[in-house]
Amino acid sequence: MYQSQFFIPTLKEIPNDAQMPSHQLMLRAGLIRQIAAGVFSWLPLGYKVLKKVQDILREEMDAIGGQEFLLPALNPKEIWEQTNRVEAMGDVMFHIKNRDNLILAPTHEEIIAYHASQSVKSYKEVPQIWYQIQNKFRNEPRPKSGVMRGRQFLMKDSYSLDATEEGLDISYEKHSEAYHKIFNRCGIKFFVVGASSGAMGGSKSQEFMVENPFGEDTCAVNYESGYSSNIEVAISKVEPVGRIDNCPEIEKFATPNAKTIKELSEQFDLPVERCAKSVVYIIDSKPVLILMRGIDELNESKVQSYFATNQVRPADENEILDVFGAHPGSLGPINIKKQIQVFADKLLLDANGLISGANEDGQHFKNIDIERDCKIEGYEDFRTVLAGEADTISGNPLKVVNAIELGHIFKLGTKYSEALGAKILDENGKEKPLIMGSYGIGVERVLACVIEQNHDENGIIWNKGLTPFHVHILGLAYDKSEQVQKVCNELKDQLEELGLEILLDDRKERPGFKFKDADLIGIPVQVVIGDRGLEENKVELKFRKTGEKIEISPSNIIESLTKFYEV
RNA sequence: CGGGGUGUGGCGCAGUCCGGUUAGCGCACUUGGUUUGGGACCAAGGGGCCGCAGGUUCAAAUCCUGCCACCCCGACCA
Repeated sequence: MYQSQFFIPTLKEIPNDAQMPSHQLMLRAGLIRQIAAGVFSWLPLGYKVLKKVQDILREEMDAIGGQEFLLPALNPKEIWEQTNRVEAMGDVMFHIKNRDNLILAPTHEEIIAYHASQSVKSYKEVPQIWYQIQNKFRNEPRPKSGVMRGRQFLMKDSYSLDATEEGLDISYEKHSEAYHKIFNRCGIKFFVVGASSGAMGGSKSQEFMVENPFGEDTCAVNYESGYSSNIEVAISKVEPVGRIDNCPEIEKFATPNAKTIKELSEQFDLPVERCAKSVVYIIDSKPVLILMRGIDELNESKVQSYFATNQVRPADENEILDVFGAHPGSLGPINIKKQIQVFADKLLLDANGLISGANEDGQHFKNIDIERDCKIEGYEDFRTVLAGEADTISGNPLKVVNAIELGHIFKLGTKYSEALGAKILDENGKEKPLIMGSYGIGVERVLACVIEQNHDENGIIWNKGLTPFHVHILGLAYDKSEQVQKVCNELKDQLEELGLEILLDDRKERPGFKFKDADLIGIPVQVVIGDRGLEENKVELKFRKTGEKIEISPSNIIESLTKFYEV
């Protein structure tokens, strides 16, 4: 391919709208252009790479017996009403204004279950793994970071159909292994975390995460021990507060200018870890006090799962005053004005010598013995894990990192098959719903993550498997020198015959311009051919990743490149 | 949806507070010339209803009102 004829609109300057390196580079290297918030066009160079990601996805899905479907983006609303997801998804689902019975599909569980209900009738016909690589549509409230979170996005989704739980376990495991292979082939460093299944329903689910400062999830990880968990469910080893000897009687004392734990401990010289924090939440419309160490933060996800509800929010100041008769800063578990339930973080189990608000503005208690002085309904882990705490496997410090969710695998169970009547007969002629799994990968996210992890200040650094072209030949003064043209074209022809994809920069541009563009585009090897080198029978081979340059005679270059690409 | 910011040629920006010739700069683009191994230089050009719609005024990129779009923070996120 001659670069003079290939559309690669590179940008010298960083577009104002892009914050994330991958987003900036995708724009600058001419891979994508934005068309609206969360909507992008893929330009030829970007689309070439995107297709290579898809090739890997297809190969690995086919390898576990997957069969590819092409499913409609327009779906009958009726099918979605059967699983109640029109309502559940609410504003996230795009509706069609002038054709009210159609919606834009945000995902495809329903359609898959629909086809299964029509055509899969016997346990003998399963397992099935059905997949698709297609655009999905979600009316994201706030698209961001380029293709990381869009309103239209490409997703590889697969769905497994099984007759038994054991069958589902096998399908799930196959996907887990395939996903490891896929991300490894893409050259992405990732980790897997257990996750909550959210509104999808179902039991087990895991997320494939990539550490990244722009990630929207937070995870606690220790790469050495292999501990990794979404912060929502992360745990760590922390010494409980415990008991001190000779704890005196509980005593009220005046704390007129101490509203925060910090002020309290500093002004009265009290140990921070024994200052208990009173967090007031409204849970299922009822006020609840959760007592925690002063230095800890409440983890709302843990609260939600403990109380088995998502109706959870912090109480406002008026509600607090009404229940406690005091303002925040002086709240505590003792002498609460109204009768409410009090729970405590596990670290406070059986602790004494505690300091807490007296539910009287400007007053605190000290020497509290939680067993003696408080009525605690239950102890549970309510706190958010902090960086540096010991992981539960090795005892070594945890890192708390932002992460991007690249893939998610779910054991769905029978939610969709039951709703849509996807039933089969088992060996005994008994009718039962298919047991489903669902397994997604954000295709564009994969590409963005590859760039996030493989770039430098000059541009993208593609790996051999995803690069849009294998070799970038830079013909210096190509338009002027017949010698350069001849060597460039001979090399291009020979390499193409070996099955390699070649981009030949034949443009009438100065050398520096071509070098900068080549580094930005990021093809793994550059072959620099110019008169200066040819006079000494040399061309230059440059490896993008290391920056290593070697001078080599034109006759030896094929060998070096075939070795590099193992062709 | 709440808060903040920005809309001026393809890209990056100045000008807006304090209204007043022909709206400016860098990059990119066209033509000619000189150059040519890490985003060259000189010269001459082309390209703008200053986001949109109203209003104020002799006069609006600039002031007022409404709307729209995009970005960031938060909420939300099958």
